[in-house]
Amino acid sequence: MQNCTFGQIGHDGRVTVERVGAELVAVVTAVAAGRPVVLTADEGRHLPFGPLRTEHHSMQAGLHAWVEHQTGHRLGYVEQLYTFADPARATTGGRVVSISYLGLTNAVGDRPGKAWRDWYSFFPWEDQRHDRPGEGLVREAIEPRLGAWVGQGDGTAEREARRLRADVCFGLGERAWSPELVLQRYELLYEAGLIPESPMASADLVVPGEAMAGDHRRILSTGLARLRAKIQYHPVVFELMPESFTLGQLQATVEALAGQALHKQNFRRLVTQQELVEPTGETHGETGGRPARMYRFRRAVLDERQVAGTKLPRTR
Amino acid sequence: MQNCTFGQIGHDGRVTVERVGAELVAVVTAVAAGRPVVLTADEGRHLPFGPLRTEHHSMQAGLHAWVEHQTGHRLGYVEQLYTFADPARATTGGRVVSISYLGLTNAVGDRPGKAWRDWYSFFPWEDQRHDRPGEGLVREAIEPRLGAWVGQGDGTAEREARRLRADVCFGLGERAWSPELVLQRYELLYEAGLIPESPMASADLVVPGEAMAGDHRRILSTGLARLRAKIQYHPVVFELMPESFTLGQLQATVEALAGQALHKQNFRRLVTQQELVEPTGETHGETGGRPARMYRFRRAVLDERQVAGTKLPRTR
DNA sequence: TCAAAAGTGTTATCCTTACACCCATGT
DNA sequence: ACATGGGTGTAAGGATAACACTTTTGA
Repeated sequence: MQNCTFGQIGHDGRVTVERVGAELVAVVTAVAAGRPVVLTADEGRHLPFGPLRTEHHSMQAGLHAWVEHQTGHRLGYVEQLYTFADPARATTGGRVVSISYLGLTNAVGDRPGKAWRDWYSFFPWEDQRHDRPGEGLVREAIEPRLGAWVGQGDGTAEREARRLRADVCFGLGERAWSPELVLQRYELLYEAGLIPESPMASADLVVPGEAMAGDHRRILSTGLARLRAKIQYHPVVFELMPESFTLGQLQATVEALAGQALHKQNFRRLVTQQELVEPTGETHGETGGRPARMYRFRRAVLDERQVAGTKLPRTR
Repeated sequence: MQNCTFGQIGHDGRVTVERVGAELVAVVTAVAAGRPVVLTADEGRHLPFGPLRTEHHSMQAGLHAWVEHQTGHRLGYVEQLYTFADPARATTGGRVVSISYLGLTNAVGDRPGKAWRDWYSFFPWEDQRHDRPGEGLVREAIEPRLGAWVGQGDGTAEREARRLRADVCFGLGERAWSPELVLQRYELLYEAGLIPESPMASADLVVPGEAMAGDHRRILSTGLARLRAKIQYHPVVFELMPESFTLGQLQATVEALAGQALHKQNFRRLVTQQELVEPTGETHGETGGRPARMYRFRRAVLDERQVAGTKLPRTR
């Protein structure tokens, strides 16, 4: 049993616990004026990160305090994302364990500021809000290059597997685009050598989109994936909204996250029928059309329903 | 980047990465003869755990190797659960980061053996397969004791909040029981002092169910919660099944995990219509009735559908 | 008057739930 | 014969998707 990873089970000999470096990495997002943004450091090359410290009760508390100090705004929601501990991440100082978190906040100011960067500058293919079916970056740049990658597979079976994978990830052929496959798409592009971080990348085939240092763009993609999935069964969108808002603004925020346009009437019905919001009584001009009623999030739903949240009515 | 590290929040300005102990904790489960079981150590007092070692490419690989060595069976599925790093977990050796994993395997032998323990010996209230509505442990032991806890709240508002929380967690009043709230229920019982691990526990009020050392029962409850949630949208049940099986066996396995009886006809339709399985052509006697057709999991669905899985038709 | 966005109503379709019933085997 | 579990069909209800249309503002 000594040569098993876990060492001795059941006997309290914790003596051999290896000591490793521990750091936190944060994916903090907000939505400002219909643009989803993420907090970055170092001119967008890194996500904010730093050593784990003992001074806080929990990592969550530490993250709250730190982001609030940085941005001046409360973090409405924090959730652990993933812990990375691959030996490949080891630095000169030895093995490093990186614990990543997803955090949501509202109010960044009206536009992406210095440290806030648009999600889609890192993942342009994830924004399909303005694409018409059969057009856009995926069709024009990604599909053909993936086609070449498919063709390079060894043997029919391998090529078939590659085609299937490409089709599922990017909604090619008759398949539907699934917003929550952000990570799978990133990994596919990585393996196909279409992004600069990849060792197989060739400069002339690389797809648009800013890279980040190390695996930070990969961590960011897990963050987006998690948020896109979460939004469908838990009312977390409201952590990104101001106190009161119009249904149009709410829809724009969801669309910004999902990267998809939503069906207006059905979106409204879904939100109102589920009693997620209540009218404040006020209205909001400056909409370019008829003034809209303002609503606020009914916080009570967080207690009433541990399950169930904001479903997305399909695109269009 | 330098001024964006988490380290700068405190006023002492150290920038060194703190070195901590790192350990793995595993929730490895299987289903044997309709009983969901979990691998334990130390007579059920601990989950298997041990120091993180450098010799494997990744933690996942290490866990695979270790469990396969221990049980002689392949781990079909491994997923990271959560990373705990609260200072409260520190031992004499300093702060410890515990990375927990969920692992699924089939074939344990026909009955729970020495190291394998029934889930529900730790969480008797989570097994409602044989309860009739209005009966069972929850109604008889838990509801009244939670009622007392509700009554001890300070002021009407606090008591109302407590009542709501109890009702949602345990499906009291008109509310439905939600199988996936395992962790929330454990935490509520903890806070109400109804389980022995709790500092507020009084021996005569404690609810049935074996305790574990430290926070291992809490970790186990996150494992069950994750598995119950996952089963609804990803076809992971099949990792717990033998190569070929009858639909009745499959249903029994799902019921064992969910802790709920399922509607037979609808369960079968759901499974077959989604094309999750294909008939092997063989049949199986020893059912006590008409011989059943055998099926195998259609592994291709894992490639075809990254989303979508085994929905649970409601109880009964 | 027209564009633009808010807001209402209705219908077709699909999925879930529930119920009723038949089939093949062992005792 | 009947108990037991396997297996099929179908109708009711609810949720979603799609479409058509009205209302209220500013330019």
